[in-house]
Amino acid sequence: MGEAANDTVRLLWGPPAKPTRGPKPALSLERIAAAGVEVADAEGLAAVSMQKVAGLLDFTKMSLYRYVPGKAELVALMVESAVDEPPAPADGADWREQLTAWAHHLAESFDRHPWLLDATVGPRVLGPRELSWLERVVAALDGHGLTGPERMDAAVLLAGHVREIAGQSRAAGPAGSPEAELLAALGTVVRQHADRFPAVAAAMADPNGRDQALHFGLERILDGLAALIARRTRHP
Amino acid sequence: MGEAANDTVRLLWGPPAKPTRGPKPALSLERIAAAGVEVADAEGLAAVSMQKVAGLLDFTKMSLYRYVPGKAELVALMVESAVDEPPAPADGADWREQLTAWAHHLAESFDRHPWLLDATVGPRVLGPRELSWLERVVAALDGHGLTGPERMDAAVLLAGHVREIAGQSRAAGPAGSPEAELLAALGTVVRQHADRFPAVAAAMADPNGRDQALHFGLERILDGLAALIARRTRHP
DNA sequence: ACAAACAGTGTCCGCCAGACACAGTTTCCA
DNA sequence: TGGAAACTGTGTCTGGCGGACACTGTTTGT
Repeated sequence: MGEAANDTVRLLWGPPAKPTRGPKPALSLERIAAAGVEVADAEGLAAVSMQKVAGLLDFTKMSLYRYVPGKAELVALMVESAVDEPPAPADGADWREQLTAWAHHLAESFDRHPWLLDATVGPRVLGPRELSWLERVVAALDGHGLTGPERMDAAVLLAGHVREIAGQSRAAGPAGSPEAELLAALGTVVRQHADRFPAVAAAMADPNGRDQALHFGLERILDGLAALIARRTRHP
Repeated sequence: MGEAANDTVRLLWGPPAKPTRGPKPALSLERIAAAGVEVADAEGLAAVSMQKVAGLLDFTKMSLYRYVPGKAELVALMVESAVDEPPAPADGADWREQLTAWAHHLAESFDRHPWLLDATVGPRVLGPRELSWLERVVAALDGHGLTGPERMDAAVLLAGHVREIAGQSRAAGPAGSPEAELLAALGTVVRQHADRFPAVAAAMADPNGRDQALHFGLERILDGLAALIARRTRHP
């Protein structure tokens, strides 16, 4: 079994190891994760280094290694610390209303902590909080004729859309930011080469807000799911 | 105007600068990008450093800076070099067939160069090849009653889904790989905590293949788009 | 009392991106 | 024809990164 995977699982899921001898630890996983989140919120995930996190706590960077095996595990803890509990399903809400609320709450999480986009790419072990988000979606789709894999695929589809839109929205950025300049540069390029990209140039004429884009894709996905559910419940 | 944005635009779109004096350059942007792609294909994007790329070409790392302002621009060139031309729309194919083929071709690109997932996150300037992929989708949706922003949103929705599935598929990895261990560890965790995550545990009982997941989300999205198009063309 | 276990630190290594000064080469122009 | 200018590739240096390791001091069970 892989060591890294085991370490991460123990940190995220395992019991808070209880040694007895030696001095009491002055730090805790919670404080370390919170400090990491603070750095990432302020300067982005790339700015999170052992030095900076330790400095924020008035410790040396090597002391952090007494609590965390490496930076990857620190980031995993930061994610679990930054992610909220998923919203409780409203009373009497059907699956569509539940998924809509879920998607908007998830989008707000990404909005509060944009670095979550960078921290949650690639293969990794999900923590309890993250997994409970997944649980909500799958549970909301229970009992509508979808198979297990289909429910998981639907959850991935939904989460993926929110992720993508969050990335787009981050790309816009505040006015005057480097992100906004990139977007402006891209617009200029498209306009200059409008002959080669007529459809994009035409479609980009009046840009869309983030909320519009999130809403548009969400409605398409939910319409598609509704069509499948209708077929399945008609022919059970 | 931002310097970085300008540099990238010039490299990706600008004319191949034509100086006259001094020694002829021994390298070219094409060779450098190709070397970078070679490293990324073999060891991932994280392994791409100026040292390694230059070493592969038997040059020192500093010589690369004569061609490329920095690593970010090198990665942008690598992306443009690795991305294929988008598939030509088949004769007589309707929008749904065109988008289906497009999505599968895009998925194959991500499959050939998994590091494209890491290289195409966040705000950045698109190159000509990448933009022509976008062009295909938007053009395929022309003339079906969708507004410009809606066509762009649909393209983002589609591309986002393919991206997400590509990430999932990479997370699976070959048997025995660290990625597979992570996935196995996650499965173990879910099974151990099945009481807290009953829906996920049940849905994960028999896992789904990547092709299934790609197909599932794609059909949902296309069904959703079809519903919108039907509404728009009925009430024009 | 003493040894084991543990916490925090300082030092070291290798790797990274990039700034800068330098030597060698080519070309334009006076 | 002889600079001078422009350009290429290189060596050196800095600051930062993740992490290994040895060390000191502290706490606790035997």
